[in-house]
Amino acid sequence: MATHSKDYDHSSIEPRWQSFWADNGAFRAEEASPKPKYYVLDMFPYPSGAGLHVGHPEGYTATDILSRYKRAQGFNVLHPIGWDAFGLPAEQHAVKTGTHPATNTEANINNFRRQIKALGFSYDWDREINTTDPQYFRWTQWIFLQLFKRGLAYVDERPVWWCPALKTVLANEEVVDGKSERGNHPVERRALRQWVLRITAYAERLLADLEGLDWPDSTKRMQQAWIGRSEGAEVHFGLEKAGLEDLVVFTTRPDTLLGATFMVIAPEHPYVDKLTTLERRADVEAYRQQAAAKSDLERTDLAKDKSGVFSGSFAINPINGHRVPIWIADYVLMGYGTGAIMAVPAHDERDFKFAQKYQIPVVQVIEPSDYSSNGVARPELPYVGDGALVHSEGYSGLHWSEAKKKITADLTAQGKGKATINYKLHDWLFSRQRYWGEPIPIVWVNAQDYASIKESGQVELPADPVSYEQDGVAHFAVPVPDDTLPLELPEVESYLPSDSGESPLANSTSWVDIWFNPASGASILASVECPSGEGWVRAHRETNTMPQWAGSCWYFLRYVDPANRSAIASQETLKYWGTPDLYVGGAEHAVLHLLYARFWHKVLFDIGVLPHDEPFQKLFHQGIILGEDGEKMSKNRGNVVSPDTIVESHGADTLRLYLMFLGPLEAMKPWNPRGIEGVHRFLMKVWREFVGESGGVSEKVSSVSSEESAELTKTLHETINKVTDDVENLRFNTAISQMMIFANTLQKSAKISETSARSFVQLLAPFAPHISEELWQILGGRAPIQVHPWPEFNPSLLVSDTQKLVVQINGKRRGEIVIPASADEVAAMNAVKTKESIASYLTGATIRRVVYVKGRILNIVIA
RNA sequence: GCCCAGGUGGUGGAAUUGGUAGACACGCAGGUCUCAGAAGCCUGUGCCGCGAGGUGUGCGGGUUCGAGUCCCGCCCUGGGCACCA
Repeated sequence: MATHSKDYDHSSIEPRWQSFWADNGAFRAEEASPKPKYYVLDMFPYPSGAGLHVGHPEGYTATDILSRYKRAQGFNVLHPIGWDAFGLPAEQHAVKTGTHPATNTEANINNFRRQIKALGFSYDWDREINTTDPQYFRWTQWIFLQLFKRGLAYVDERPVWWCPALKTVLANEEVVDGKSERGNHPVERRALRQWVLRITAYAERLLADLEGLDWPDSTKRMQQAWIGRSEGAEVHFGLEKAGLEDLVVFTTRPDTLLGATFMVIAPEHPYVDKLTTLERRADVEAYRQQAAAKSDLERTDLAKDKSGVFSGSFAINPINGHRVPIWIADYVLMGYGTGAIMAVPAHDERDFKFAQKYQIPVVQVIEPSDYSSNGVARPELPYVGDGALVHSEGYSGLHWSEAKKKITADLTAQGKGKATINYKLHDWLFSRQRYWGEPIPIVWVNAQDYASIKESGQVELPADPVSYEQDGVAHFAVPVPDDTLPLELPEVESYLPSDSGESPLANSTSWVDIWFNPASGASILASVECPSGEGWVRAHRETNTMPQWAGSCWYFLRYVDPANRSAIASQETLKYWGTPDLYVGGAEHAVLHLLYARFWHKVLFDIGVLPHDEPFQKLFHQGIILGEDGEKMSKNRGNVVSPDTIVESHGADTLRLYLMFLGPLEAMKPWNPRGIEGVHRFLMKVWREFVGESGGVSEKVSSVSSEESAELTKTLHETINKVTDDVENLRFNTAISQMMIFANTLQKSAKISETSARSFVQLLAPFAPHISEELWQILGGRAPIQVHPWPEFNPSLLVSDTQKLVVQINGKRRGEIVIPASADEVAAMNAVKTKESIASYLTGATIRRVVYVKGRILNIVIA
């Protein structure tokens, strides 16, 4: 027999329902609605030329299931999508082909959109956004200007990764092991003028506010570690050499101050020259050159072998006045703390190694508290454990935590130090020397013009001017007026950066060099005569662009009110939709994207633009789908699976179901092409059960509900219960297992009531929406299925009047009995005694103990 | 080196959080239907053993009537950080 039903044909069903949803605006989020809202967000994709691979729809399927489920639960659901479309690959494609990156980006987006639509995700396409759309990046630029005006953006000469082969600057994350991530070219450090955002001003709040977030612990920990708060003290060491300010160090262990036998400053420390004595000069210079030649990679590679050189100078310990030699060594980093440390070799691993190598004295100042009384073996140095102070005049005997407070207080009283907090977090390097990014809406003017602009009071400027100097000339930053945004990218002839490392925009002199009116924002070519009228100044535009992170820092806010022309979103929509109730995306963004977005969000909250100060209350990371070979999917390995192939062969519903059936959402799991058959068979089975030969309802479906077996009814209610619970907790794999159990039970049943059939199809709908709409319609329901209330389970159907009890003898399973649900231990024991197969184990034995757990186990302990 | 997650059949995974280990699915074997095959359906399938039975959740200990689950010590895999003073 071929089959008794019209075949399940995904290729006709799926496009039909996709058109139906689109034509009926089925997934449009309602503007004003009395319903409770639910906002489910995916991390929007970068539309690469390679198109989607099956990893993308894993997270998207999860959020789609939740969206459809929440709609059936009566929520007004916002489920949007968009494109994070600025970025390096499009730019490199442009360099190679000479075509505008926008052209290529648009083609990629069209391909991504087609692929995503083919999977039947219930996005509200009316709210689609694109970070490269001027109407979008106008607000990215606007946010930047708010940061600028509040002193949170500044320029600084910064060492950056420069790749000579690619002729471009690379971000840290684009450099792997000293090579460019793309192309594997060597990179080098170059100091270039950069825009930097003062994220460190928010370090404390970014850290403290993590606490209230419903995020994976590992992600919170990663952000904590990244922010890297440590409490300690700043200590001022006087210098023997006249005419120098104190040498300031940061330490987390001020209690060990009297054990400091030397100081170390980083090779880049500004005091290196000043502290180097004449006779040490040659050695120091040689060492400094050697350190400078090391790449960061080498410097960490050689982490174990410490090296350094004596400066010839001494500092004075502020507490006991001892002379302390000052060394220069690259194990001290200029980028952390003050770039100088007090070295306590007795109680620090690194200082100890260094002291050993250069035969510097080691003075122990902490001793385990019970050392002297108990005569425990003298601790090996370096000793970093708990204890009390020794050899510390005035502080000996104090517990180190007490000494820490006391020494810090004494230093403070003398003006020689104070308690401080240090962060590993650095300010955010925000500029890129690239074409395909948001132009930074700043122009540069000279000092006199800046002064007059400031005096005019017509332009909002930061309290401290942002400026830089080049060839002896100072340039001052002036914002482009908000209402002239967006500042669009000029057309350029070449997308290659200049050899000096400047952005390709620098080559567009007609765009860069201008007469500028700061109040109106008007500008014209500098090559023509200065226009008449008030306020015109000679200016040149900033040529750096923003990094890809910029557009993704706030995109979730735009979805709420995507067409708003006067604000990033209206206050009403921001209040109604709030922030996403669930945010799903890869763990690779655990730190940077999520930290940057939190930073911007807090700034926008502070200036009254947003009613909430954290963007993502609940976060979930989907795992990675590996190739068949267990390796990460990549073009090079040839193990990439395209969703297109699966949609064609098995359909979107099957792909969605399989992605969810593979394992827990958060797990890393390999793709197995054979496994997909299992879920496909499941869908065909469901189809066969409900659809008859003619394509109408199968004869098995009965309008007489009493024809349905009690067992099937019970299984249905177990399934409603489990699927509901699992969807709420994003455990889709077990939800699908349960639906398979139902289908298997159904297959063995003679009849199913129409209402039960409908309920089951409703459960399946979020997972496999196309087949479910089709079945729903065949069963007489009106599309779309999601507007019909989610089935509720009847708990009374799940209680049984008997219980199955596993019987163990001495912890070993020996059989099971079925007894009334209300049975107590005595009744259970009686039942066991009448069951020969179990009772035989008890003959002649003494019962020592009986453990009875109702409905679970009866364990009889015998001697 | 430090921090985190994880290790369960031939495979992906499940296990009510201390109570029948292996749900569901893949694969495999046998059967049914068929001229034949595909699909479907039925049965079996952790390992050892003909069997009774034994044994089994990375390894070694421990707690408990009872441990995949809790504790101690290792090993391995994946992720993050890495001279952070």
